Amino acid sequence: MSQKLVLIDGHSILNRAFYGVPDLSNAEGLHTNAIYGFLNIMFKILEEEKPDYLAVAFDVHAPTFRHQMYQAYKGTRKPMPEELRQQVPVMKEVLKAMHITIMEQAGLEADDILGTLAKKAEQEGMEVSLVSGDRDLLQIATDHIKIRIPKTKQGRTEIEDYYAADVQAAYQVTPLQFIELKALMGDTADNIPGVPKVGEKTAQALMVEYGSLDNIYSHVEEISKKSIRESLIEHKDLAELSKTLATIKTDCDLQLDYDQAKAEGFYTPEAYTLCKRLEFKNLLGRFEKNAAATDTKITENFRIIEEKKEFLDFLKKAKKQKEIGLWLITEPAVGSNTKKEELLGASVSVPDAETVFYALKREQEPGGQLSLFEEVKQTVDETAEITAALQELSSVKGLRIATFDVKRQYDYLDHSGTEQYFDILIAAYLLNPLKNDYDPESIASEHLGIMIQGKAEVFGKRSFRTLLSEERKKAAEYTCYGAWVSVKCRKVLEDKLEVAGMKRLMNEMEMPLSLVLYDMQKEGVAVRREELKSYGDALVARIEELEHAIHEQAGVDFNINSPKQLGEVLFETMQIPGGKKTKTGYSTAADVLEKLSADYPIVRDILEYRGLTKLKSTYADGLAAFIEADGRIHTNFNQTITATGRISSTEPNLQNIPMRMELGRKIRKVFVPREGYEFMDADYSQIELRVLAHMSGDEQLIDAYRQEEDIHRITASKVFHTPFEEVTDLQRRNAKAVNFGIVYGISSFGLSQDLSISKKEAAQYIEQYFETYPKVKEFIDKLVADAKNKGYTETMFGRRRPIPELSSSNFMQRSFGERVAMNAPIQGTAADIIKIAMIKVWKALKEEELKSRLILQVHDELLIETALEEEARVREILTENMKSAADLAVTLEIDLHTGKDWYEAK
DNA sequence: CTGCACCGA
DNA sequence: ACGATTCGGTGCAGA
Repeated sequence: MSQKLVLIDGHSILNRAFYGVPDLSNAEGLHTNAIYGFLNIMFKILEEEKPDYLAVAFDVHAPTFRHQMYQAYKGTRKPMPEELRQQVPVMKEVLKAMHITIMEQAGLEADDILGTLAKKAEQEGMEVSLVSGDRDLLQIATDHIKIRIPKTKQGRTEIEDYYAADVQAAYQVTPLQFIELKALMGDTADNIPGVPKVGEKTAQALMVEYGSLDNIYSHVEEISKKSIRESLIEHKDLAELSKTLATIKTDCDLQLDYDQAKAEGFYTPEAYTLCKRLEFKNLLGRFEKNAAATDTKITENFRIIEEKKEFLDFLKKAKKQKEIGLWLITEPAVGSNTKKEELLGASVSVPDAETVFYALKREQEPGGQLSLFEEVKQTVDETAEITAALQELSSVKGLRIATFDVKRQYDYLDHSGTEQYFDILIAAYLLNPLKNDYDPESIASEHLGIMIQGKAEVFGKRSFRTLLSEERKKAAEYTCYGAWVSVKCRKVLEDKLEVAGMKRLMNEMEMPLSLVLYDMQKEGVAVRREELKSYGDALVARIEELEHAIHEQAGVDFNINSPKQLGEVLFETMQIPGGKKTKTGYSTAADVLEKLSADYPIVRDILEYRGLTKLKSTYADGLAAFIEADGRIHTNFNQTITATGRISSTEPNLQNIPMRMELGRKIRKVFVPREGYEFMDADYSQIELRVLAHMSGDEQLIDAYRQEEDIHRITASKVFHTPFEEVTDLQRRNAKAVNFGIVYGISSFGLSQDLSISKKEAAQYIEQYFETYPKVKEFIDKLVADAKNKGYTETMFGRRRPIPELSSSNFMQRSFGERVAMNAPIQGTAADIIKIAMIKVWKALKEEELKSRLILQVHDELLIETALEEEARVREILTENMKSAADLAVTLEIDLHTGKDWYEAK
């Protein structure tokens, strides 16, 4: 069988990919969509063709002969967008890393390179596939040269294939005639002028009838249509120029080195690392699968310790080190409804020496004769013994411990403080808060530039527990890597934090906070299960009524929860005017429905139904599922999720319990303190606006806060030049909306939507606002300008947020970046402040050995389960520490309440 | 697995 | 002419 060569038109495919794939960028702010699309297309082709050889051709940027001819004719080519231009060198880097031959030569266009190589290969008896987005290449097609044109349709890549016969079928001309067809009709994308007035249809008809350009001009007088005839005659020179432009050279002096172009060995560690850096998660699996073939992974000194005694001895010796890496693998106990993490394995890495792994005896040894009781007892004893040793190790003064995700491990470590720990998860997050997930392997790749096995590759969908029994060695190796990478990364990450000015943020804020959050999670919050149940039952009764009424009014039974069905019923079956939106059908969003609710009772019922089913599923049922054996909900506070530095809460999310509507708000009654305790809840009063006042230094805004009056009313008074006492409710509402808008990164459109006013009016409000607070305007302008210069924003405490969108040429993307640049420093600083407050409050409670506990944080609010007898002192602690968390030009004020449940305390 | 809808700050 | 306020999480439907 003949051999197969795949040739790829680099720029053309990159171009296609750029416009076909939505904008992506990695954490460095590098746009990556074209590279991603290119690789996807290339892999698809490789899989289909399984070629023997592969090469990619690029244009060199120096102008070529054909360019010059064209430029002489008409100006310059339109420039490549910046987002694409920056991807070209990276693309080449990726290809080089994959050992793929890149052909480029000054003076030659990619087309000419491709044409020449294709023809040569054909003569040598090969089958050639030429991949390009450019139909120009169709002239090269023969029975052995297939032109493949990828199209991206709705995320799927489809490829049109053209042999010579297919060109004939599609265009009624041979590939050679195709050149002249192009010359006649022109092609703006390829900068071929063509003959004016001759389009695709006319050109095709002419070519079919006369067969060639020469023949057309020989019979030009016979052409019946006057305008066409005259244009042809008048622009004969253009036709000839176009032909020259359209003709691809196939006789260039170049040679493909087939040895180097062998289609194999793509999956190199360098390429893998690059793909990691570019954050092509979908592609990584491909590398991992093929990694065995190019296995160059580092072989470190890893060892499994089987005997408990030996492991304990190792831990003892480790105490003498200055620094170790430590990683404990924990998983929730099987079949329990608690989140208590069970210790399964531990790895300790001694720098420049060895890394050991020890697995706790969790599963029955083969042939074991132990009774269940004995087995459990042994496990418990062993866990206690190992835990004690780990705690001893981790409390050694002067021993630095690098680890990954310390919050999950405090159960088994000394957690009287955090000074000894360095969490690479948190460090990686601070350096780069935009990433979706941080695992040891991606940190290793990004910060150490090495490729280690990924969790997905090792585990698949298996739990650690399963892996440990099935492939003990792999489990051990994975854990060892975690400890090894942690300690290896520590200095690198610390240096990067230092350079970025985030060292104190790391050591004095985030590390201590990890312990505060651990305690809060462990503490949990009591929930009255029966109350929650009856709340749900009450909802069901009303939901069923509404469901019946809605079906009745619609005349059909349908799923009200399906936006698709609902849209069809409302806007088609019932013919309610309200129009289309969204790509998937009619919009049934609340703001659309609200406009209709006055006229259509069914819409009102639907809105009520929506609200109630939301309460039922997300809150009544949703929360009930998270109540653990101790009668409490232990939410997870995540420290490394948000781009701005806020904490997030999951499983369940306790930061979005209903508040605004009375019915929903009642859910808060099921959150209760334990016996002998009450809830004390304090929230910051407009913390973001106060941060804005401080950071901008605007005297007017600062002065407004010094008056200790309703800030929105003062703003209204200043903005609308109305005496304070005469400010109307409407004026106040508008001023409040602008205040919020400023914090969010305002646009006049957004404000107009918010206030249901015209864009023009909204713009006017904003202008007046800026006149009132001129330094606020200066400040947010400066935020955007600085962010554009530096590529990131900063909070008062040095927390960074990169904003890659600011360099986009796409208006929407860029505007988004600008709003983010205004919002992130404000929201982020507020987040920093409450984190400081949390740490101070937590410390105070601890130092005074109080029984009261910090249990929840809701962005600007702290909830303390307060022992009744400690109320006065806790009130002082909370007030004092929240107010003094930051020293601003305005005071930090709080609203504090106590109550027998969360409803009352808020 | 994605889009929609909707809850909070 | 168009776009069109930030940060999150969860549940559901429908592919």
